[in-house]
Amino acid sequence: MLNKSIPAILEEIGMLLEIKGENPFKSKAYYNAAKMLSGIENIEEMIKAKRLREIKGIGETLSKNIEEYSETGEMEYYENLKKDIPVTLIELMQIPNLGPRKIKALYDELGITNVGELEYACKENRLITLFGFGEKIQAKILKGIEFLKKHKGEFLFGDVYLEAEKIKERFEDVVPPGMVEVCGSIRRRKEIVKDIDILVGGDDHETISSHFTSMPEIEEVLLKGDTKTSCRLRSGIEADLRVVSKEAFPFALMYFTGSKEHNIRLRGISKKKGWKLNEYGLFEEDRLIKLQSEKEIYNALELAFIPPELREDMGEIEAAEHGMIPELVRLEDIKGILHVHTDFSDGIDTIEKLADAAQHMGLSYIGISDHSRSAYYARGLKEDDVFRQWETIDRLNEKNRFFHILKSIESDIQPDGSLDYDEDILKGFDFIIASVHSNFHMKKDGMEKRILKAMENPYTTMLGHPTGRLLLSRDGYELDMRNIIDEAARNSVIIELNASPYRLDIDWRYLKYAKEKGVLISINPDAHATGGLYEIFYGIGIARKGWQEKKDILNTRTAAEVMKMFKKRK
DNA sequence: GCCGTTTTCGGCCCGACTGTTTTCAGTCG
Repeated sequence: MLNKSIPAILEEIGMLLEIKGENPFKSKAYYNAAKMLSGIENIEEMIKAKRLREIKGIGETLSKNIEEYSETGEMEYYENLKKDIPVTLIELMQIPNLGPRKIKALYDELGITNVGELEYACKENRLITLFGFGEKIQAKILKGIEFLKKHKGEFLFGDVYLEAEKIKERFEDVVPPGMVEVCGSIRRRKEIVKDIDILVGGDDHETISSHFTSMPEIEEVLLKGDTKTSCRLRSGIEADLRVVSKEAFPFALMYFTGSKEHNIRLRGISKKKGWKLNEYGLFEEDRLIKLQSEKEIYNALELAFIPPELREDMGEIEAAEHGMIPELVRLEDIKGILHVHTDFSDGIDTIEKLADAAQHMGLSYIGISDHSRSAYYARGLKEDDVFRQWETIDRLNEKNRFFHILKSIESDIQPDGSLDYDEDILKGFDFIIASVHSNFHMKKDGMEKRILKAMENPYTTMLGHPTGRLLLSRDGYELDMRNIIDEAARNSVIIELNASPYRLDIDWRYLKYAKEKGVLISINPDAHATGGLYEIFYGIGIARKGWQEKKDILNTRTAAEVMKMFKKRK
């Protein structure tokens, strides 16, 4: 549990210090420590071995505080801080245009401690009398609160990607080729995004930003300056446009792609070389070092090019220094698709239609994995249905020698960890995906045992959506993913990267570890209709984010190779 | 609060926009 609670507490301390008005670098030190520790799974071992200080960014005070918390369950410094400032003020930090200084003023002057009180104070018109506040800020805050209530400010990548691309397309009609790009977290393929960042290169700023604000997607213009324009789209998300000169475009592209942490590291490297890096260029004194592309900028900093998906300051800079950036998997590498539902269970389309669609996409095989018998809510297949489905598949495979349909099932993992059918049925499948679909709320130990047991089953080829999470609506079951990955390595079980934009599960943050352990990943659309097959695209983005190469992904292999692997396992 | 093949003290990334000011602080990315 410490691996979750410690970063959370350090993060809270960082925010409380900001609100309190302490040295900003002090709060930054806490944020940084929280980030470093959230990337470390075995925090408890590190604490016990007194090895915390080996982590960059953790010094004497932080290690002492963390050890104290680990031993006593409390951190005196944190408890005292909470006596000074109500911890509920932290929730105000989520409101747009409201930062630590204004929150402090609201607390000191009006005694406001939480969102509810703030909303009330706005409606009572009490903010406008405060120094540094006015009517416009009060209105903005009120609007921000309403927005936060509705969306929590977060959107699924899959819900906004196409909209962002649409806006990009509308610019392509009016700017030279290559002078418009979607940047930010969308370009980095984050599973959840907060806004859409569009970058345009050109000289006529006014025309470009007017073109933007008159697009049909725009509901409201939030701010409009010479180089920066922000709008709220009809879908609720905010879209920011930045306009820079053509010469500055590659620098701005890098800058607006982020992440913030990645950029800070790059600027630090520039500074060490005596240069200055910003969105307009790389400068020696005031002289621009002319560079034409992101690749040239990285190279100038003596780094290998870093693909956008990796730019999270999670080891990519060190890898680029040593020329160790992997050749990431691409959509074109995918040769077949596994985990598809048909009208035998809760899917919409027939096997034949799905196979045709997959072949049309240029793929050479498809794995049919309907729900198993105990998934009654999803019309899971009874034994007779399984036989009937096998006959259909055999017949279709006879008919089309250029495309292969694999027999599979998404077997429920029972609460006791067993699979859903008897052995004589199980052995008839080409491969088996084992997934949890019931009793989500088992305790961590029980759930882990349940899944580990299913993974020990010799018929389990693959673990489906390992945490069961639904992004922005349901947390995954409590698991130590490293244990699951270790078990997968021991038993040669493949782990699914469920490509549904609602799931994207296994989380990309664990993929690097899986790769280190030699665990194979299968990018599966979990499609319930032909249209769903294309969701493999979202899985590719996440796989790339998790440093996956072609060889790390099962379904970059041919049908024959995959079949051979499945047979060998049996 | 952390860190150091320039430093154990003095740094810690950098710029745009807004609103409230009367020259700039606060927020954001």
